[in-house]
Order: sequence, then C-alpha cells, then structure tokens
Amino acid sequence: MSKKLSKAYEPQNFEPTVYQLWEQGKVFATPKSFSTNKVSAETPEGAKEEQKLSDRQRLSNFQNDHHFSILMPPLNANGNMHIGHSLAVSLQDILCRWKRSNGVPTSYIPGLDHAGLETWVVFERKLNEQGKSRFDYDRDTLYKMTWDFVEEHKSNIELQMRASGIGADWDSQFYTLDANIRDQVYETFHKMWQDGLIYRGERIVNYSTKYQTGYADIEVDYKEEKGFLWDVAYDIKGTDQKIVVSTTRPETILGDTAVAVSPEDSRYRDLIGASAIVPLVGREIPIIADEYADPTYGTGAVKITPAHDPNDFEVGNRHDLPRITVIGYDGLMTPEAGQDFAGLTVEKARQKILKDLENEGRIVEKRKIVHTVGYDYKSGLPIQPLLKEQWFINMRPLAKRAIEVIKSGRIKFYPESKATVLCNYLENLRDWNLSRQIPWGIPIPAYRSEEGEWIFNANTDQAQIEQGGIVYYRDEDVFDTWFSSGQLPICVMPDGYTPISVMETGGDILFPWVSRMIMLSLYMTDEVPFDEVYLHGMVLDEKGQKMSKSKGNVVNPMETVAKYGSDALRMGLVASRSAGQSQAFGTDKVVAGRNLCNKLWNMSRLTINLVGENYIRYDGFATDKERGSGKVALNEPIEHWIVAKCLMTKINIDKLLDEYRFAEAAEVLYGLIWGDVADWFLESEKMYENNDLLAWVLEYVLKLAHPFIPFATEAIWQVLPWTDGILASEKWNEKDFIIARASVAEISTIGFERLQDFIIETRRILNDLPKGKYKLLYGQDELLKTNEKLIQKLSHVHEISFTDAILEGRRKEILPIVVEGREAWLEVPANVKEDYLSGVRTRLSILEQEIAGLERRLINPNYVDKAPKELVKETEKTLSEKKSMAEKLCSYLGEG
RNA sequence: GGGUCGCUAGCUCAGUUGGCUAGAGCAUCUCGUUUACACCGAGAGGGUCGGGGGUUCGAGUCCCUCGCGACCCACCA
Repeated sequence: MSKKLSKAYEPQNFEPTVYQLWEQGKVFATPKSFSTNKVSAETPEGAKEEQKLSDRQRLSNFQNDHHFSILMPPLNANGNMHIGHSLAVSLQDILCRWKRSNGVPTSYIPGLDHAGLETWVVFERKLNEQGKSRFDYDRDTLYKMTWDFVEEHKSNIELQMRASGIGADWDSQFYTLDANIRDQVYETFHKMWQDGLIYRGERIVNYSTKYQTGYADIEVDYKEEKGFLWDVAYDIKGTDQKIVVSTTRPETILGDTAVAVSPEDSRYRDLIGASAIVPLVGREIPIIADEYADPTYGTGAVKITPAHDPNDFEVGNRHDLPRITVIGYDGLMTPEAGQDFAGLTVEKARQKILKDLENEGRIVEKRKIVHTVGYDYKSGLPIQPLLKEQWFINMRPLAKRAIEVIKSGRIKFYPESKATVLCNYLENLRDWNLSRQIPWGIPIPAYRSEEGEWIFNANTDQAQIEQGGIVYYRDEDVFDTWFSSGQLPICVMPDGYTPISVMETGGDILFPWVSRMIMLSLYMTDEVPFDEVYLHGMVLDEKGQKMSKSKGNVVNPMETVAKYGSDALRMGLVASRSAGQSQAFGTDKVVAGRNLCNKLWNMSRLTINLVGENYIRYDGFATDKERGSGKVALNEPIEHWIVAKCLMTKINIDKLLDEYRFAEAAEVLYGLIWGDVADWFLESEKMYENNDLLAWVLEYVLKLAHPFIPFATEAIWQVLPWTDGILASEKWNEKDFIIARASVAEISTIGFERLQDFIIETRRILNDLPKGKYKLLYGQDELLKTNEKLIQKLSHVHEISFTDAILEGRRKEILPIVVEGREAWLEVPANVKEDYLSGVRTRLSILEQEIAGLERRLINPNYVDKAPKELVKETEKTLSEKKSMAEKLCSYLGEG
C-alpha cells in the first residue's frame, strides 16, 4: 500500500476537516430552484432499459416528492447538547441526507432557542452569585444583559451541532428572538385579540414562588403523595351548631369566603343560607349550595377559598364571593392572613394553624389520604395556585379544529397511537396562560393606561407610548416560549418548503409543542404545519432507567463523540429503536457502530490495495455490448450476486426509511456491508480482481451508508484516489441503476447462493474435524467445477480436485458433503467419519419430522383448498426437496 | 378515575396486511493469525414468542381475558 492509511479508522483525525469540507462546499444549502433531477423513464435511453425490466425489478425507489423539509427543534442557545438531542438530530439528519442523495430538494432548517425560563434561571443564578438581583435593574437592562450572556455561549452549542454531523442549512439558521419570528408572534397575538380569542383576566394561575412567575398548566408536575385530610369544625352564627369541613390545606382557611354543600345533601339542607364563622379569623361567611361539593367526599361540606384554588375560584364566581389572598407571590403569608400569620412560609403557617385549631378543639378528625400535589417542573417546589391577572387564550376553538384535522388523518403520526393520545389531550384542553413574569423572552405587545384600558402595540422597545393624548405603559411580561415556538413552522421555512415534510421530535413535547404548532398553524394559515410527525422515545441508560443528574447516569454525547466518533454515536443511538419507544442505550451499541466504521475503513484500504493507486475510475455500467470498454462488467456468479444485493438493499432501505424504520434500515445496511460485501465479495475479489466492480461496489456502499455514517464515509471518499467531489452531495443516478440492474443475470445470482450453501456446509464440517489439511473431491458437478478455486479459497480446504471415480461414500476415509444438488466429498481419516455420520443421523431424523409435517399439511383438504395456490406449490416444492435430501442422507448412512 | 405503550434468546431489540425451519447485534463457547480489519475471520449453543381461552387449514401476528412493567392525562376539597 503506497498511501499510508492507518490500520484503524481514527474519527478524530477526520471529523473536523470533513465537516469543514461540507460547510465550505455548501452542500447543505436549501436548493432555491425546483428542477428535480429525475431521469427515469422520461429519457429515451432510460425508457428503453426500463422496458426490459420485470415489475419486480422495476425501480420504485426514487422519490417523487416535490420537496423534503425538516425543522430542527431549536436547541437551547445557552445550553449543551444532551443525548436526546443527539438522537433527534441523528434521525433528522439521516432523513435529510437520504432524501438529498435521492435527488429530492431538501431543506433542513436549524435553530437556536432563547429558552425563556430555562435560560433566565441560569442567568438569574449568576446575577445572584454576583450579589445582585433582578430588582436592581429595569426590564430592558435585564433583557440586554441576558442577551449578551447568551451570545457569549452560543458558539458552544453551534460547535456541538457540527460535531454531531448535522447537515443543516446554516445560512437559514434562526434564533427564536429573531425579528421575523417576533413579528409573526405579534401578528398572531393581534389577530387573536381582534377575534376575541385572547383575553386578560384575573384567574387562578399556577405560580412558581421560586421563580416568581406564572406557569402554563403543562408546566406543572403532578405527583401522587401521602397527605392528610383534616376535618375542621366551623361555628354557625347564632346557634351552637357546627359545620365540619374537610381540607388538605388548612392554611387556606384564613382566606375562606364561604362553605359549600351539595344542594342534594339532606344533612345540610337546613344550613344553606346560614353563616359560618371562619375559625381563628372570626369572619362571617355564607353557607352556600353548589354542585361542586361532593356529598360522598369527606364530610360533604367544603370550605371555599376563591383566591387559592381553581375550583373554589369558579364557585366564587358563581356566588359572587370575595377573594382574599392569604399567600403572596413570594410564597409567604400576606398581611390579609392576619398578624399572627403574615410573613410565615406556607409550611410554617400550616403548622401554626393546625396547632391553633387543635387548641380550640376544632380538629375533629385527621385522615391519611393519597392525593396529587402540583410541583414546579423546574425548581421541584410546590406550585401555588394564586390569583393573578394574565393574558389567556381561549383554546377551545383552536383545539376543536386541530382535533378535526388530526382525526381526518391529514397529519400522519409515527407511532400512530400518538394521534389518539393527542386528541384526548386536546379534548380537555383549558385556557392557556401566556404571561410570564420574567424579563427574558418576547415582550407581550400590550400597553395599559392608568385607567386600566389595554391596547395592542407592536413597538415593544418603548416602555411607554402615547396615543390620543393618553399615556400607555407596556406590559412587563413576556410570552410563554411555547407560544412563539409554536409558530416557527409558519415563519422560518424557506419558500416552497411548507408544509414541513416531517416533524421529528421527542414524544415528551407532543403536548407543549406539537399540539401548539398544529393549532396555531391552522389558525394563522389554514394549513397544517407538517405532513407527518415522527416522535422518538427517551434515551434511557444501560439498565433502562431514566437518565438524570441525581442518578449520575447521564451520558454526555460529546464525550462519546470524542472517544468513539460521531458516527459511532449515531449508529449506537439509532440501533434497536422504534418510533415512540423509549430505549436503553449503552456503550455496547456505540462500540458496534465504531466497529462498523472501522470495517468500512479497512474494506476501503483493501479495495485501494487491489485496484491500485493509479486506478482510473470506471465509466458507468457496461451493457452487454460494452464489456471491456472501461465500464463495470460482471463475470463471475458472485459479481452478479453482489450487484443484485446492492441494488436490492437500496430499494429495501428506501422503503424502510420511508416508513421511518431507522433501526431496521441500519441493520439491513450493516448486513450488506459486513455480511455480503466484506465476507463474501471482497474475499472473492482477492482472486478475481475485477477492479471496476470493486470500485463500483465500494462507492455504492459508501453512498448508501452515508446518511448513517456521514463522517467515515466522507473521509473514505476523500481518501479514495479515483473519486472526486463530495460524497455528501453525490446523488443516485437512476439511469445507471437501470443499466446495472439489467446486467445482473438471475441465473448467476442463484448459482452463487448455491455455492454459498456448499461453502458454508464445508466450513461447518471442517470446523468439527480435527486440525489438518483436507482434500475436497467433487464429481460431475458443473457449479463446483467452474468455481473450484473460489471454493478452495473460501472454505479453506487444502486441496480440491475432480474425481470421476464412483465414490458414493463407500470407503471409510471418504466423507460426503451433504448439500442439495452437490456431489462432493472430503478425504478424512477413517476415525472421524463415524462422528460426522452420527450428526447426519440427527439431521435425518429432524428432516423426517419436517417431511411428515409437510405431508400432513398437504393431505389436509382445507389447506389445499383455502391457502393461496402459490403457497401450496411452495410447500410441495419444499417437500420434494426435503425428500430427495433425506434419500441422499439415507444412502450415505446405508453405505457407510 | 381515564388513556397509551410494552412483555419474543443471557442482554437490547426486529418480526409490515396471519403463511416456508421465529431473526439481528451484543454476550457465551469452540477453532483460527489465510498477504484489509483481533475494532478480525470460521463455526456452535441458546426461544413451549408473559399465562389462559377463542377465531382460522394455519396465530409471535387478529379477538377476549388475566398477570406484570413503564409512561401520560385529570380540579376528589
């Protein structure tokens, strides 16, 4: 080997330069013009060739799509890639590279997320570490500081994306705070405002006292917990009667403004309209009748705290009850809670009130219960339901339309079941709180006058504006990030690339993101945002457990890339994974991926070695007349076979990827590379040295493998002396395909498979024999005769020769190789023959059972009548083959 | 309470509309250094497809039922 290629593939030595090559070559740029390069039957030459093909051979694998587009779920501009991101972008990139290679105009749009609260939390922590707080600055200053902070870190994630081999259109990269996105968000907000879908109102919102902001429903983590249900006795005014209510949150008693009972509940009928006295506080509150009170739960009487419970809030609205806020936004009790309680934490207040109630003898019962408690998804602290005036979207009309579209099947889901899941979710969707009380995000374009009148205005860089002589003040809040990211499909895709072909993302953001994209897109454009949705599951650790920092089982993808290579990580992630399913991930799979890269590398070294440094590349595929004219020509059975394998594998992979069966596609590819090309074809070509075919097969395999193993295949492509250009921008040429296919002689491919069977059996026998040099003899067998040398090479027999003697296994030192249709023997020492024959006996008895089974099936008239004719024929054929095989075995045993 | 998914070889998983002997990778065992690769080659062992019932000529696949596991949703105070 003249060129010094290392024995092992070393990804670190190639990945950065390969990526540079791609980027400089602009191979991932979104094509502007839409001339599909379909050759197919439209060219006269192609048509002629195509006509020769049977239906089975016809190429159906070239995509007819007008375009292919993917929107990358934006990555946190301030964060690091985690293993889930790696999986996502791997799948996306496989699809894009594959489509691109099939000549489909492809647009893969990458993006970065300002990541609202996520980033704000990080920034605020940094601020606090410097001894500052958010209250030291005005909102615009905080926004600018956070912006600069993110800018400093952006390049980090951008490098990680490139290290992952993502072939995205970097020139079209977006950032979720870009002006066009903001404009879109404002337009949508304005339209909703005008359509009456947006309203501002005081509602109970899920409030994070840790981060001082309201949340959407979806940001609350509910956990089932053991807790207590206290029964507390309230006095009834003017009597010595008491009414006993049940509560899990006694501290909210301080904010009670009513006690509700069911109108159906005979126990309390007489008390309706009476007044109860709030314990410790002494406030007089009405006893009201409301359906909300469940007579079967607790005591059947429930305290109503409209300011701290969404249900109570509703009850309060129905009965016009006052709202008394006793827990503040800081998570501490308010002055309204009374002097004894003001300033206490919720937990302390609860302890105190329980003690006080106990002292007064008001706690009638304390029961252990299991109930669900809402937690802040970010801080892990309890969420407080608090009264707050916020912007809400009335989701019902939006959800209704989305449900219709999903049920119509217009958007296809992988896995299919997620469509049902999504519809269930949408059917129960409640109004969406858009306001976040943090400085980092897209400001809400609403201004308020002193009188409390709200107007829309998109110039949110002004803290206050004047209109008609009235001064309006900007809402200090920003949008929920899902509101803006839900609109990405309608504002970041290049012209001609919508709807997005497939939305590939994690199953965990089906509700927060996918559902919103559908709803908002339908609302704004009357069109679906994407044709298909592919949801991947979670990447679990080796033991199948969720990865988490606290468990310490988190895999850092960049470390894996550094150690095993980017391709190895990609193959490892894709292997054994199906849509929607969470899957364990471990080093084993990555190692397998790395080994495949290495295999490919060495296959290439061998090929270069065989064809020579100065090989001049073949000029297309030879038709029958063109043999020997610098074109690829097929001579040996294995050469026909390998070409057929290559062609079939591509068709197969196309089909699998079309259905998003990534793991199966990878497996099929693995089988072709390792099993067919390396183990059989290359071994054989050491003898035949059909250089043009060697080069053709290697290039073919590289092209086919490229979406899965982009770096290694490109690195090899660049190393090959006879190729030029960039593999990532190579396209399959349909015309060549047709000619290649026409050149394959079916007889030869079948012939090779027979040969394979024989070689495998010979190897098996040799493996069982004691070490030694064995001689293979064959009789009147054309296949063996014409492939004598190949058999010797591949089966590792020491000698091979024809014999016209009638052997039939009579002699003790002759051992028959029992393969259907073959006449061959091994010369062996007499003592080993007996061992082999006992194995033959076992095989015979298995064979006899199989024959009996097949015969039974064929005797059954139901089977013969009802099963498809082809299948019956097949069964008959199998039976006769097995019978003749059994006869042969019998004869050997009889004679031996 | 409602919903979704899963249970196939020691492990991780394939198995499309029911149809030849249920597959792959890893792991295990045996043999091997044949001029690309030990990140290798040749071979072997290993499964009553979670249990039970049903439909069918035929079930891992369809239906019913039970069991186990994972996850999601929901305002039982």
